[in-house]
Amino acid sequence: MINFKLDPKSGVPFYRQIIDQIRYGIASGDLKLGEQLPTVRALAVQLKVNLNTVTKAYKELEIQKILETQQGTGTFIGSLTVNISEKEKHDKLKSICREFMSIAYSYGFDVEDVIQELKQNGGRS
Amino acid sequence: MINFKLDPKSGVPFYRQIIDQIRYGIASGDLKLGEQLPTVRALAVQLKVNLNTVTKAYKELEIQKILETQQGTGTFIGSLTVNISEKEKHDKLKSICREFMSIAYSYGFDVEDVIQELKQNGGRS
Amino acid sequence: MINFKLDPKSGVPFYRQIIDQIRYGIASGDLKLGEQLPTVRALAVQLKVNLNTVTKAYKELEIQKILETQQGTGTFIGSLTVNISEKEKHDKLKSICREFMSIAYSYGFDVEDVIQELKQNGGRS
Amino acid sequence: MINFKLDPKSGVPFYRQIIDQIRYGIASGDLKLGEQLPTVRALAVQLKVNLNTVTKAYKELEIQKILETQQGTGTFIGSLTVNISEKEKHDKLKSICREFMSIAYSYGFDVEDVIQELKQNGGRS
DNA sequence: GTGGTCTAGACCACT
DNA sequence: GTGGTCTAGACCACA
Repeated sequence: MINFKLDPKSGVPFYRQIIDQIRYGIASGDLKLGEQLPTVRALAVQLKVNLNTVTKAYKELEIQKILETQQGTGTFIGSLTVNISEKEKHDKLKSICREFMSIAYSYGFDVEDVIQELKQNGGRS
Repeated sequence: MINFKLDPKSGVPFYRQIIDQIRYGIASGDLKLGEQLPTVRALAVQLKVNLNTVTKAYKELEIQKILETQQGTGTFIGSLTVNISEKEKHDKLKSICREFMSIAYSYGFDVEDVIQELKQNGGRS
Repeated sequence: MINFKLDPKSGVPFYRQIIDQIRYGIASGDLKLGEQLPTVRALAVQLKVNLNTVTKAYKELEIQKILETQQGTGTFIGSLTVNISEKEKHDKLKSICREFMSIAYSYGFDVEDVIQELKQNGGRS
Repeated sequence: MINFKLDPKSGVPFYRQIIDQIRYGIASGDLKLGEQLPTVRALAVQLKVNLNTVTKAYKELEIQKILETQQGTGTFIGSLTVNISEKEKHDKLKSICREFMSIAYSYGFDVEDVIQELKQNGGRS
């Protein structure tokens, strides 16, 4: 179970924030394999966003095979099959980090600042 | 002087890439106070984008008082008196981290993955 | 809600006239915190200007943190925490006065003329 | 004789600043009828601006019959003939002041702030 | 030559 | 439906 939270000022679109929080929930163990997620309707009401926004998030996670939807029953955490080589993953990570630090640096932050912030908030809320 | 480069695949808008590279140039010392930037036309041709795209980037930096323009003369690195409060700085850091992790998640990485990578390479190499 | 009006003869760019009217609306209390502004399209049609012109005005106010926009939802009056330093305020006042007197001079008026008029009517009626 | 000064940051174009200072000089009595002005060349060097910029200023004042140029001799303060009715002048002044205060107000200034600034600097320097 | 503004129209992303 | 970005091309103001 997740305590979803949306930040309209973050610049990150709502649907993406929902996706991130589900992914994070899985990564952190808050969400377990097979666990049922809130219905789109319930989550939309809870977060005070449009139904389509939640639907979009669930759909994208479905495409990534992270969620599985059973018509009329609900949406569940699925089995994520990682089929990228470790080297490819690591290269990608490096390239992302490089680009990111270049932006952070231009705003006057260094690696330590960033690591500390990530440790504290995990880039959330 | 900067060697500007645009990546159309990054998803980051052109004008924002230009902004980031100028900020980075200043932070890294490549661009010095009072130095003249390429003319909007020259940069537009070089990057093969429209004039307005470059103008938009310069304009935003001018509003932020990072650049100064003198009509008929050119655009210059301005007096960045770094008059940003600690709170604003921290907000900026948070927003950068959030956006970054949002991208990292979408590639299947976790806060831990990122922190480890940053510790190892500092976002370099 | 504002009754926007543009004067093509004033020499002041359209997008700046829009900015000034929004700022004035906020200062005068016509626009309240959190209130939604007209959509860019609606305002563009109403003022008979191009979409981009309105967008430009909204964007500048957003950079200045006077407006907040949420893609897909709309543009709103933001939290103007008036975080301007006294020096910046004074600089702004000076720059406004300079620009103003420049216009007044061009019509043949003198600082004394202007001060007297302001004392009499306070720029009203 | 005037001690000309240009402020690149004011936003007021150079040629207009020159015009203003000459008009102000006349209004304040620093420049007397028939007095000779610096040559365009001399003033351009002194102010470190392009020759065309000074020429443009002198030419506009000539058109307004405030200056008179004698080929090969120099430029002189001419006789300003005011041929606008007092009422028209006053109406114009009022309309300028109204528009101006509306802008000043939107930036958080009131009539007193403006009057004080004008008294101190006369909208200059 | 410089930058500033504006239009018309397109396509995309988000709610 | 909302705003965001970009292009192509025009005309103006300033140095």
